Amino acid sequence: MEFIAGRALRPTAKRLPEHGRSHNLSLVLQTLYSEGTHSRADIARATGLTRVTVSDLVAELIADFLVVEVGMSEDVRPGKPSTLLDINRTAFQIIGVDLSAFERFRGAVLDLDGNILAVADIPLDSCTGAAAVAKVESLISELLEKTTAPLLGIGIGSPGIVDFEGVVLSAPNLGWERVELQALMLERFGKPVVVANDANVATLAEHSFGAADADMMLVKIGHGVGAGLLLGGHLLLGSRFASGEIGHVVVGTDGGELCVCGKYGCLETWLAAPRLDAKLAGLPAAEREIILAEAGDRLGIAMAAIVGALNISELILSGPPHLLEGTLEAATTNSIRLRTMAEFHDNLTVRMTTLGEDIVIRGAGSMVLSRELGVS
Amino acid sequence: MEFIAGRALRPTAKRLPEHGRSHNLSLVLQTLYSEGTHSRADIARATGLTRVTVSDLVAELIADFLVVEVGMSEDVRPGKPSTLLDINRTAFQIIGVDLSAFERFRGAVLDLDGNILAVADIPLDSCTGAAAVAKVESLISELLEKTTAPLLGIGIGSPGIVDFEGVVLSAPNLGWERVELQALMLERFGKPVVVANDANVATLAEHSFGAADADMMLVKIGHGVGAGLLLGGHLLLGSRFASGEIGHVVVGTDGGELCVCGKYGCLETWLAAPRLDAKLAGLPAAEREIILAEAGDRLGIAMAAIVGALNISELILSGPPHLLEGTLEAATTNSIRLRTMAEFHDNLTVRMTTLGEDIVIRGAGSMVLSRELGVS
DNA sequence: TTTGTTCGTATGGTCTACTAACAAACGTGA
DNA sequence: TCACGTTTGTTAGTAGACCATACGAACAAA
Repeated sequence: MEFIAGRALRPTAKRLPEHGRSHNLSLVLQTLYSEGTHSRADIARATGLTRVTVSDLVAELIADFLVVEVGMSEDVRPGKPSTLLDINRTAFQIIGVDLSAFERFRGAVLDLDGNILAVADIPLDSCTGAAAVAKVESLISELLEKTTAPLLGIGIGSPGIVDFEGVVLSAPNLGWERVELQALMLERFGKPVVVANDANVATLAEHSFGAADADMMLVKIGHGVGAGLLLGGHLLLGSRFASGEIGHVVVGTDGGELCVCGKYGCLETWLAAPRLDAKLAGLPAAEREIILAEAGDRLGIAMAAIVGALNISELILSGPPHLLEGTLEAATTNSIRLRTMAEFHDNLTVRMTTLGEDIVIRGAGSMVLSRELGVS
Repeated sequence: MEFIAGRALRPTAKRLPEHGRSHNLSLVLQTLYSEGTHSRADIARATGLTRVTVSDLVAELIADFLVVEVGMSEDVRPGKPSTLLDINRTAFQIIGVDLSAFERFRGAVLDLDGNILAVADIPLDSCTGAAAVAKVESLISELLEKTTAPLLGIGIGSPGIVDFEGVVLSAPNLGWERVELQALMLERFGKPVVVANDANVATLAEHSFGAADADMMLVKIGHGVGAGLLLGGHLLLGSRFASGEIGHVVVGTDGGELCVCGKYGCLETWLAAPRLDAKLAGLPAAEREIILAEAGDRLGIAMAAIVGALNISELILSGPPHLLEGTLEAATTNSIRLRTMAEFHDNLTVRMTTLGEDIVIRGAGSMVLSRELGVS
């Protein structure tokens, strides 16, 4: 996974042959990861490298226990039967952690395909600051005991603003400010750790496991409203790592409710799950529909400008299905259609995530795969 | 210049040592281009490559006439005096062409620093289709005769949707549909040609010559309203190469004028130069201010969502100064501030371009520099 | 003159991926 | 059955890219 952040514009780092080598190693892994078992000759054809080079690369990956020979091809055809290879899918496991819920931190042990092998969670008990960091540590320790293979790394999706080095610059709900979560966990557990914003992590999950487009936006609705942007297959971080912070953008030109931030008509006042649930409580179905349609319309208003500017082709919603599915989703689609140029965006699809509640956990695992093996 | 487009997500191309080499050659050129004369030892320190390697790279660049020795350092210090190098700034010239104006195509011969050495233009005479392509050819031929050094390449900024290979997918004003402008001009002139959307080209110009940020949006206001986006130093093209097409996004929730596209309240109805000029004609100064402030406010409404989602740090306006400078610009700034979260965007600056009318021509030149030499 | 510094280059070595050639293992058809 | 072509994976040798080391040249300062 490559990120787009506000870093140096111009090429600044030298590039050595060994960098090319590690790129090509990832290329071999990616071929096996996404397309299943292949022979060395297959990989050579798929990547454009020669069979000799592929043999050499594969030998290195086998020595690192990342690839295994799984038998001979049984195709009936002339020529020597090929030796089939695959990623050593049981050799390593990954820990994925989701810190985005208010009440409890959740985590899981994942295999290399992103399947959940074991879960754990820990109540937050309103902890903040260092106490909350300790909760993360406990959760990871607990998960570590549930692993049944060497650990490839630990991925963490955190709320708030997270920089490129995994420092949580600001997460008000957890009372975190410049918490070097990635470095702290690396020191504590001695394994690769990668920390990123929860909405960005969810976006990555949808891309890796949900067959999302290369130009996609994911809106995550919970206590707040956040978004992640995948542009040309790259995750956008923003000039201050605050991309996707759309919760406090004012939508429309006709007022709205007062927000905790002091403004009127922020996106969160229309869409945050607790607010929507409160509004809907006790209402008859018909009136509920009206409120949900209005919320979807507002989301569409905010998205229209973004969809137009970025020419994204897919908008994915993540959050409570009882709020988002159906009316709200349809109203959003309609609102965007009415407000943008059809010829550019007729291919725009709006849909719910297919990954449900585990989206952040699985995305966190995907981050580790990307960072450590270069596959997605 | 790297682009972000809706292409393959996963690494798909092998990387050979020679790719690293060409990267490092660009690195050496970039060091000289942006920081002026350096010795080989200076370049080695700046790039992290060894003096031996830099000597080798420089020898290749000198053989290609891209770099020259310009004398000895006269620093008073111990040690052998260094041999100063510079990009051979007079050895090549570039042709930049701007097709975005309605009445005439404009172009210029540029040196490697982007300075305009000679200009030419040709009236469009309402030509469309192949006749308009012929006008482009005439203009380039005329400019070619004005060059006084070998041509590095030809850059063209075209209105409409332009894909990664320089095919103008759609430019209604010129009656172009799937016009392979880049391939046609390459065949005609036998020199490297690069074609891109005018707003994107202007964005590149501002980045190269105007000291713009790595996360920046440029809004180009003329007969229509278009935008270019620079994210993490990369130009965004969009899933269908239609990024920045914000002219027909509806802003606000309170109606607006009827647009040619059939919708009400599109950004163009508020901001397109001809419409604004028409509204302002004959009005006293005070009323003009109100209309310009309203236009700026509307631009701010559309930008707020984008600024929030992308966390961009700079918004640059390009277009008629008598409309944009002052009131409109200030109203835009204010509108965005009122509609976004200050803590994420307090570093947002809104300003006019410093490049004036020649922004597309110079950006087109910058594209050629990026594509051919890897410098910006 | 001596000493230490800095520059640019020559030399040899390592790493990467390539081409060419080959043995092994398999169908096919005479 | 056996020669033949095909495909796989390996070995051997080559070209390119960069590095570490070492060296002469050219200078300032003592």
